[in-house]
Amino acid sequence: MEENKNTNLEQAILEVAERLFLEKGFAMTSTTEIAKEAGCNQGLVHYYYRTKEKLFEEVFSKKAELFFSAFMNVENEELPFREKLRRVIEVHFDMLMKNPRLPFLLINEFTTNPGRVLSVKEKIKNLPESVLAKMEKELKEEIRCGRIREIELVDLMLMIISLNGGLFIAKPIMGAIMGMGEEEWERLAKRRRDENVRIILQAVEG
Amino acid sequence: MEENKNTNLEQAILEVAERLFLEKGFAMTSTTEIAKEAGCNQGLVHYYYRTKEKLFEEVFSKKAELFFSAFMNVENEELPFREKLRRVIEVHFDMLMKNPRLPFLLINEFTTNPGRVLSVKEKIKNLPESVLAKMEKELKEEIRCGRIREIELVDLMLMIISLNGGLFIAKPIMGAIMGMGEEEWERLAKRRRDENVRIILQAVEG
DNA sequence: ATTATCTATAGATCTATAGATAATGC
DNA sequence: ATTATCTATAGATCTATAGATAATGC
Repeated sequence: MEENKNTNLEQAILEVAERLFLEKGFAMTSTTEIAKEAGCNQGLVHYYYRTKEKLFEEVFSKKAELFFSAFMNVENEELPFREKLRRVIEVHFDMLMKNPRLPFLLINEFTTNPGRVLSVKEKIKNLPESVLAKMEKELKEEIRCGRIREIELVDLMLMIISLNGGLFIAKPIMGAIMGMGEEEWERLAKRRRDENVRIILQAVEG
Repeated sequence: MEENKNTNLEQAILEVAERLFLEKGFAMTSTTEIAKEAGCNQGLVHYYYRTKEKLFEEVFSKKAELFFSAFMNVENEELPFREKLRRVIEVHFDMLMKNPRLPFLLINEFTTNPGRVLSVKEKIKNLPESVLAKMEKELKEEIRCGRIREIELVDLMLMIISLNGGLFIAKPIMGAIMGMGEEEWERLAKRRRDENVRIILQAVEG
């Protein structure tokens, strides 16, 4: 009767796995722990997902897609370049706000085991490729018309990802080193959203 | 006779550990692997360093200090604020260039186990604290005189760390997703050093 | 009958330590 | 004598699977 009560263990396992992988990464999460938190025995995790790797990829590909589709969504809106850029940064930021552990997961897995994650690349390949191609075209056109200064697409993307992602990545460090609490971080985050837009728009100006 | 030949196993173990921890983090590095690469049996790692934790902290505190002292060194130079800021960014960037895995290590350990890393905080506490206090004073003075716009120190630091660190953090991702090779990354890095300075200086302008 | 779930276990780690042997410093 | 190094092993995991039992769909 209760809609919310998750009577489906397969789904429950996936959800717990998602949470734990985001919290601690692939290596530090065991199928034993996933089973315990999902309220079943450890064998069942393998019954549904065969191997830990496969379970991980299920989670990871979904998350990677989320990350890159943030850039995609805006591409379809009809806006002048500067406004579109603003929207890309904002949408990306808001997505991270809803998935604050996502940058950590991407960094951790791409750094420690790019091989494992390569299969995911295949799945989302066309996504970044088509989006990037379109963005590149628009960027070049703006440069050609002298409306923004000369800049490579990769530099622009890196700026966005670094500034937006940095806030979330540095959170535990700022917490430990400077003793920054949750509320203070929230205030910081609020500022950074607009600031990142401002900085990047300023940086591409002629 | 050979100066370079490392006949000292204690030291060899530490060096291997440093390399492996930087490559893969604490969790994914085993004392067995460290021993094998150092050319001794696994028991010896524990003979010298007692536990894997203690060995890790030896490596980690050194690396964390390296990261934060990059900000310190410049603080003692007598320069106008803007020039000093430029130098901080450049010194920080150059330090990362020599220790490209450092951001990954810091992120990974602070995120997955802030507790383990807290003891390190004690050791380097005064370092960031004293430096930060001095920087904050200077920053406030500049703002008071209207030479730069109002900005919090933490925002400024975050910008530096995000922009400089992002280049190194995103390297494996750009490698996997966009197929970026080493040479191309080097060219990107060369640009980013000056760009990051420019962006940040521009961002603090009134 | 088929699918979901559990129990039990094999086989591979991995960390830490005990105890034996080899090397070195007086 | 002391310190360095090795061998061997206990005790904890952890992943994956086999085989038993319970639940569900015809």
